[in-house]
Order: sequence, then C-alpha cells, then structure tokens
Amino acid sequence: MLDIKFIRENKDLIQSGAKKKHIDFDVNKLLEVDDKRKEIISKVDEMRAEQNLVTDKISLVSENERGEMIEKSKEIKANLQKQEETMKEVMKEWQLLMLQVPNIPDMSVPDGVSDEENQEIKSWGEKTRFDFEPKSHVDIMTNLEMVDFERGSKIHGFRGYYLLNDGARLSWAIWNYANEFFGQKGFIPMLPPAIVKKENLYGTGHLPNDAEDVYNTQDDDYLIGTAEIPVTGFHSGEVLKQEELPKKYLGFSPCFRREAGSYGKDTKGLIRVQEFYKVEQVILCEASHQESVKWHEWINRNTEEFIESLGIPYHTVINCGGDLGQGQVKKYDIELWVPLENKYREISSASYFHDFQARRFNIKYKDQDGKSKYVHTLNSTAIPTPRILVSLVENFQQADGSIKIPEVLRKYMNKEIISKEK
RNA sequence: GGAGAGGUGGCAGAGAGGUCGAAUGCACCGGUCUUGAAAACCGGAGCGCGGGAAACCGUGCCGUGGGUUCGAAUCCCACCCUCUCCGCCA
Repeated sequence: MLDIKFIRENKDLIQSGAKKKHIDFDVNKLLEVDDKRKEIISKVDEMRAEQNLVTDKISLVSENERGEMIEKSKEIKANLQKQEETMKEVMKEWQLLMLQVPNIPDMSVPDGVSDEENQEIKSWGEKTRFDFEPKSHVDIMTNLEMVDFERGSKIHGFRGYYLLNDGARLSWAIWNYANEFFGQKGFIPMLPPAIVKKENLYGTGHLPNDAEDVYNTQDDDYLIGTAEIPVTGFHSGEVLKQEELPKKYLGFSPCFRREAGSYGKDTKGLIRVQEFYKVEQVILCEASHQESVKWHEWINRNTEEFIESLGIPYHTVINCGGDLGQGQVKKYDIELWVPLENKYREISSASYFHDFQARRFNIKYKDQDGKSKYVHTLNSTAIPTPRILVSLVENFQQADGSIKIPEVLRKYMNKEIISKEK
C-alpha cells in the first residue's frame, strides 16, 4: 500500500514503476476513483454536519417543536443514507485498486522480464570440480539413508520427503549453527505462529495476488509460506518509539507452499518441496531510504557470510524489475552452486519495502518532532532447510559416496564425514 | 466441545439512549511557589480524514463489522480477542 497523496503527486513514477515490474496497473483509473472518493466523502461529511446540527437541538427544544424537527431529520437522513451507500461502493472499489498499486522499484534495479535477466553482482568460491563422476543429492542422500522420497510421497504425496539419520542430524546442525551465527549479530530470536489470520498475508503483500500458492484452513486461517508474515506482523497496529528502532528479529518456522503451477519444475529432490523450514531475518527501521538501503545490504551480507563460512560456492544477483514482487523496492538473491545441474540455485532472497508493508500492517513510530511515521520493513532468508542440503551434499561429496561435513558444522555433528560406516 | 464474565484514552476505571471525545485517579507537559527539587495549587494534553497560511472549523473513531433510532460508548446481530469453570489433549 502506498500513500494516495504520494500516488497523486507521482503518478508518472508509479506508472513507469509498474511497467518496469511488468505489472499491469492503470494509475489513471485509480485517480479517477479517488476523485469520486474525495467528492463523496466531503458530500457525506457535509450532510452529516447538517444532520448533527438538527439532532443536537432536538433534545433541547419544546415538545411540539420536536415532532417537526424529527421529520426534518428523517428527511436528511434518507438522503444521507443514499449517499452513504454510494460512498461504500466507491470505497470498496478504491480499496481494491489501492491493494493493487505496485511499489516503485529502485533506480538501481535492472530492466528485465523474468529471473533469467537478473544480474550477477558478485560471485564467491570456485565452482566445485570433481576427479570422479559426481552424483546428485538424491542419489547420495538416498544411498546414505539420509532421505526417503518413496515413503515421503506415500505419506505426503507429490514432493513429499522424510529426512532421517544424518539427514535429520545435518538439519539440526544447520539450525543450531544458524541460531548461533545470526544470534551474534544482535537479532531477537523468535518462534512465531505458522497458522495466521489472513490480514497478515495482506500485510506482507502475499494476498491478494499470490492466493494460489498458499494453504488455508477450514477456519479461514492461513499456513505461512515464510516467517516474514507473522514476524513482520508482530508489531501490527502498534506505535513504536524511535529509540527502539531498528527492531531485528530472527524468525524460525515451518513454511508451507502449494507450488501450484510449478508441476513440471524440479520434480525430483529437495529443491522444490511443499513444506520446509526457514530461518528468516526481519527488520523494522526508521522511515528513511538510507536506513532501508543500509539494512538491506547488511541482511544480505549476513547470509553471504553464513554461506561463506560453510564454504559453498555462490553468487549474488540483483533481481530485475520483472522478478520483483508487488511490494518490493529492490531484491538480491543468493544462489548456491549445484554441481549436477551445473547452475546456481536460489537459496536466499533479501528485499526491502519502504513503508509498503508497514502501511498495510499499520506499524508506526513517533519521530523526534512527535510526528508519527510508518516504519520501513525488510527481510531476508537466513537459511532454508532442506534446500541448503542440495548444494551442501553435492559440493562436499567424495569419490566413495561419503560427504565431508563443513568444518563449522562438525561440532554439532560430532564427526567429520557422513558415510555408510556408522 | 459445554457454561459464564468481559473488552472504554499511556494505565486504572466511571458512564447504561441526547448536554459524552467521554467523569475521576495515576502517569505526562507547561506554569506558580522554591536557592534547586519534592509537595501543593493553577492550566494543558488523543488519533485518522477533509478544509485553512494559521487560529480553528467540519467529520469519523469507546475491540471489529453491520443493524435499530431523529439521535448509540450505551439497545440488537455477527465476528475477533481476554478471563473463569467443566470436558478433551502434547
């Protein structure tokens, strides 16, 4: 959600922003409706004033004057109700359009239609080379009894999986390490609810546009696709103190995604699953572009550092306009090297929203002058499991089918190698 | 799942159809007094939208959304949330 005044004053910016994002949106249509809205509001306000004036007098006036005034008031009211009906309709149309307005992408965002046009801005590590025929994570992990896809689909269905033995241990090791690593950066650790009311999905911007991809319950609640939703919503409806900012939260939660419309993609393995776990960085900061940029770089760098400490080759891309969500101003993806696919695969996504989400969630703070402002929000993946295992296992596999455990994880695994020998 | 109580300003808490944006207390801000502070006393103070240079004016806001009424914090309906008791449960 953007400020309607801002939209009015910057309609060309909004329109070209939508174009850059390849989102179909007509600002003029919104402004037309907004004209109607402003007009009807002042009309209704005026009529209410008239009505209030008569009504206020009724109790003060003598008995025989009263009947007459009540009649008059009834008349005003009948008119008023008609106008209010119109106002309701206009407001509804207006709100629907307001929910569609895309946030403006940053100047530094490159043009492009899809993720294929994202641009590499950094790469780290050497692409892993093998002096033997490398295997896929599916084969390696199945062979080492770290994963069971057959029983996974027996129980869950398509895209189901079990992690077991060292597959489960390795997940725990990553969570524990991530908790320690990010904990040192000053985040407040948080285990949020994974079942949430729908206004929270409107808050982050996952609704109304991504309705296809979310699970909902028979109580009309929703399963979260990311901890971003409940963690950002934590302060919804609140007015924070400026001194409290920035708020830095590290959420850990299960994540549920229907992956509707991706039936042909990544049908094997742990890349694309319908439930997984993710550690997520969420920041609320002051309403300044500089602050947003500063923290955006920071959260993205945090994840890069984490991946570097594991020793997995990666590159970072800046997402092009067409690959940005409705609310995002700018986004970086970190992609890890997947040897068997011979390409980088997304593991993390860091974005900032300015006050787009804060307006929807109504999260404000008071600045030094006592003025209330909407906070800025940002978030970035810290680490997703099991997707991280794909790169980890494939890059650290050895000729004998075993896996060398990254050094930083060894203390959580109490060993250096995952192999058939127990 | 069953039975009951309740949601009012930063907090506590009155208000039970009209003069209520809302008593009172605490907290807060300004002033008087004081060498300074405390106490006491006097005064001020909510948020959104529209108009206005401003003072200010209009409008809406007593959990949320509807309804009844000339008029709703107050009556009715639905939903959300909190608390108590019973049942079930990791």
